Amino acid sequence: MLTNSRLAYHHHDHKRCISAALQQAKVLCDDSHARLTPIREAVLKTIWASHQPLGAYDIVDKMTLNTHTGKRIKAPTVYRAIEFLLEQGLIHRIASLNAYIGCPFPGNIHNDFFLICRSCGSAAECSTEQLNNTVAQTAERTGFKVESQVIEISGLCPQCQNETLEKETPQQEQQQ
Amino acid sequence: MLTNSRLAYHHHDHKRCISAALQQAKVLCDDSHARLTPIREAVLKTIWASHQPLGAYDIVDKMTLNTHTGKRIKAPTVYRAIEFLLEQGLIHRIASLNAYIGCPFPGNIHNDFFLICRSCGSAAECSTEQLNNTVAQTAERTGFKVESQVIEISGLCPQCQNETLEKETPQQEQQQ
DNA sequence: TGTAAAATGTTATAATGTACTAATTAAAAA
DNA sequence: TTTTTAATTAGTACATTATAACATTTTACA
Repeated sequence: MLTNSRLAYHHHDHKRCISAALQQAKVLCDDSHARLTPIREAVLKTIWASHQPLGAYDIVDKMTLNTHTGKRIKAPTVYRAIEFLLEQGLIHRIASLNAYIGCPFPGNIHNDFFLICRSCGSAAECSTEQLNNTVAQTAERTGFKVESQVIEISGLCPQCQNETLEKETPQQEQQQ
Repeated sequence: MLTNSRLAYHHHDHKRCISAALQQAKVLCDDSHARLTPIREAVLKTIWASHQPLGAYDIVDKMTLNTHTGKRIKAPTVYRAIEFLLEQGLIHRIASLNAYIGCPFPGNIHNDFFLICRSCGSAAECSTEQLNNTVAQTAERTGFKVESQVIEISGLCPQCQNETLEKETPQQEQQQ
């Protein structure tokens, strides 16, 4: 199974995620003669600031803060960058949250799904042949021809399950 | 597999869908001591007017037309009815479309998914143990605890596949 | 360098959804 | 039945998400 679930929910050196994402983005855009302009790169960076899907207006706000000039980056600019990044497969849209998240496997053709933790808000991307096959087979049984899929699972990530447990039985040590 | 895909995409006596849905709704609400008020019933009826997911403001418009008085039913009223119907499991929300559709199997506990035709706009609801199991198993492999799932498949329904075929090779008879 | 295409800036507005308060209606208690 | 309480609906305003339209700037490249 292709997934970033380990990273998504656990403490880690997130700078590496960001720099890896930017590096991959540059390579991919270079290959496809797509222009990763400063604004598009800044939006990608902002989205990759965490593993939590980010709303478009959250991106607007964070980017405005980051321009020391205080100059306001407007919604249409951000939406245009989002459109570009979606087209390039560098980010995904989480329909159930109206939010956007960085793709950890850009360039791979993958029908993906998301595991979204309702407690910490982090989302991991996964892709398995098995699930994709099951989806395709199930749809085919009704004669339906699949073109795209939105699969967004909500629940508790491993970390937050531990923390919930910890709260319920506080005398117990947290188990790694 | 539990599904209404036959009905959803094919010509049929849709009045029966509507009356069946209303009948089921009345029984279920009666059982659970929930009040299916005239407004809630009217919203449910409006949603069940087709097998295509309907936006909240489409519902507002259609309902305003239906009150011969021309009195405008306002968005909050419709949203409150939608909230009620969602709670009772009588309708579902399609996140990828910001739209609402009637549930053909209310009362059954089912993790469902939707097959949404991008051509005719109709959506069928399905539920299979196999897909639910695959989802649960796949999530569990990462330690994730599933609580709810949004699965919305987009593509071409059987009818629209035929019609596309027909257009491409118009000399050929349509095959049932 | 000049020119067309692409990208960004700017304003306004569409589309979806909710908070809050008042008025009304239904249900339960007296 | 009348009173009281709770649930529902009405109405206004507003929050959030997204896009249309047009002006300006930047980039690619002939």
